[in-house]
Amino acid sequence: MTMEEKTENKKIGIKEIAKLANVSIATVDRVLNNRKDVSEATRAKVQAIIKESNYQPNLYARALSVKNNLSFAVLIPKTSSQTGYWDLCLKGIKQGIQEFSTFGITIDIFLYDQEDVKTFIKMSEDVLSRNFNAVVIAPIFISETIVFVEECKKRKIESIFVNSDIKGCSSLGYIGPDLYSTGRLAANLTSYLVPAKSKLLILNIARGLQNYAYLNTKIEGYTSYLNNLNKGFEISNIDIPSNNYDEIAIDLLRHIGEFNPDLIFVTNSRVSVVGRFFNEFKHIKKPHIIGFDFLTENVEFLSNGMIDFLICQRPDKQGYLALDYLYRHFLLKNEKENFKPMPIDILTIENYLFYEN
Amino acid sequence: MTMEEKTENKKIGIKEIAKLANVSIATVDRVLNNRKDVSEATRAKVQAIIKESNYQPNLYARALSVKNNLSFAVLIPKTSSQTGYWDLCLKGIKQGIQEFSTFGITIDIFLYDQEDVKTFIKMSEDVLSRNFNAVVIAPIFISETIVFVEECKKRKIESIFVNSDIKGCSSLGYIGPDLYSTGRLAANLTSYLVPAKSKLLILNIARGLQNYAYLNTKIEGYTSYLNNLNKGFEISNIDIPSNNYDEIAIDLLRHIGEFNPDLIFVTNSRVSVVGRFFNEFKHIKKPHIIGFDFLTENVEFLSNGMIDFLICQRPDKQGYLALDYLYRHFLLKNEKENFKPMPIDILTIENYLFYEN
DNA sequence: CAGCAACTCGTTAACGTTACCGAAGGTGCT
DNA sequence: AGCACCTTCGGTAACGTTAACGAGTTGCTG
Repeated sequence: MTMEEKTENKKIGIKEIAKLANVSIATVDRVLNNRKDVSEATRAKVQAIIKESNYQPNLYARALSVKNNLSFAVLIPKTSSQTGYWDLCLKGIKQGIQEFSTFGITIDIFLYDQEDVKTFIKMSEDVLSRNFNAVVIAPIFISETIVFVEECKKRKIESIFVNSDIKGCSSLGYIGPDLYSTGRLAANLTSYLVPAKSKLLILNIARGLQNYAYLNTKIEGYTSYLNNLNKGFEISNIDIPSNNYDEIAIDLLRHIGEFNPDLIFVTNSRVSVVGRFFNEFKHIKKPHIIGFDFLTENVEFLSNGMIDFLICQRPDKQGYLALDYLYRHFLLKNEKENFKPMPIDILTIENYLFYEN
Repeated sequence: MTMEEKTENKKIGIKEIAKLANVSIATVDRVLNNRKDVSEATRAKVQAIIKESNYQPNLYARALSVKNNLSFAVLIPKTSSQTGYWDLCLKGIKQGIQEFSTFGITIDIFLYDQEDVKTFIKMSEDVLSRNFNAVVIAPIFISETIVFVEECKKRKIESIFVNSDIKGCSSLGYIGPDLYSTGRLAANLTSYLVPAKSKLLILNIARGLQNYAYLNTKIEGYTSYLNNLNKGFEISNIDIPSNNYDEIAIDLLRHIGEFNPDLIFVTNSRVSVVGRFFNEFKHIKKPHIIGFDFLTENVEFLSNGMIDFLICQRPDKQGYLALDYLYRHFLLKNEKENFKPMPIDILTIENYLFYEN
């Protein structure tokens, strides 16, 4: 049976509604925007017509008409020499700025040093010294972030987290992946890469590790999955609190020499240094490698087969979505959506080429 | 070093340009849209000012002002009882309809039966009998599609393909994944799932297989990757040209009994029937299974561990992007973009939950 | 009952762009 | 001179929505 679907598009406007309800367009506008100055009787009548006519507001007309004075702040780490991760997030933010500036929204970016809590405090004070309507935060420094958000709440500044979450802290929630699940996914892929009783090395590379609570969430997901499998894996967990390649390399040499893992799971985007390591010390048997994030330096080692899997979360989309959420919250007055965690992507040597499209 | 970035957003409009150039806004509009009725002298003057002021047109105002009369046709298979794949594509199409109807674009959907070429011919004639500006086509029936597109070209109707491509045929190109690469990716994952010298079964399940040229592209990618690996895999390729589960099951029983594969690669979205098969015949040793597409019935077998990997391509996004491309082409008068293939996603039991977000 | 607040509602000018209409000036022809 | 015609340009009404302003009504106070 063949079939043709017709799309009926008699877009109804505020004007027609007004005519149908025998009121002026201003009254319809008042009803639509839940403003006062309209009697219950007419409100009900207009609302009925709105509902049955399936009215959809013309966002373009609204964008044109409204002269907003909204301003948002973005408070995230600056890109360090060690990882380009935050550049990607910033890219999405800038796309958002481009798009939302048409609506009269101004957005200011504050970058702090994720290895220096003082810079975070300084930047957060800068944010408070101005008068923003909302702030996007990447909560690296947990306790300081909590203090900051509390102050925001007092001043009626909305807050939203990206990249990682502090449960119940921000006023508008969290946009990012479910970190526990990323750990489980890494474990799932691990189970495909190595046979039972293999030796697995969990590797945390970052200075100031005490701040990176979200790494532990990933590790919990990873180990819980593997323990359930009951395949007799031998798991070792190592911290290398450094950003210096030589320091990391020598530490790796020590641990790998004595443990000799079949697979290394790098818990953040620093996986490329492990790739570099095995590129340099070719006499050491290369284990399987799993890591995070679509960074140029990581992709290099994915493309030459050094890294097996990269687990990714589209940080640019994350940054964009944060602004988009604020836009919807303030401009479209959307009821608070309960956003779901972002997709978790798997990249291999065979599909990374198409990822950024 | 801490740092704050400022975004300067002095959006300049057509009115200011007119003032700067000492002309009316009508003239500026004429210059902007390359219309005639403006002298070379003033055109140059206005163009200079436009360039140096970095003018960006306000798309919302344009959308509001322009009363378009564009109409697009969408010509894709209807969802069969066998697979919900095309429903997803349709979902994206409908989202596009929703969004672009604001611009005065009307979109009509023509669904044909992918098992009956006559319905395709009938629908394509229906399309031609009306006067569309462009048509989105899923080219299942290769030769008939070529005939149809040629006729479209004669009538100045633009065409764009989704899901699979006929190289150089459509006037506006192709939106979808690189099919050869999806085959290679399946092979890549295969190499992780099974050891050397394993027995691999490539399974094509579809009626009228001669029409599904794109399945062969996937198979070429798959086998070429595996041959390069040189791991002594034993590969068998089987067609089951049926839509009836019992027929498929009995055929599977025959082949699996004699071949006893370690892994089955189902080349399209029909992978769930294989899951159902091994669910029913529990005495047969279940091989690893790789298949395509995020369909409810497939996800069911992904979630219970029957299927190891699903390779996906967001068909809804595909449908949406096709309409979005037409919108840009006609409305924004974008120069012809050379679009890149869509991302290829990998779904496992651990990340499928977040995919639709 | 004057006065004034509170409530309800309509009129209208914007927002930036497009497109129609016609004015002004020039050229060529009778 | 008169007329037709063309080129070049400006004026302006839309598009759908918002918000400032003010007009009309009611109810209450002193």
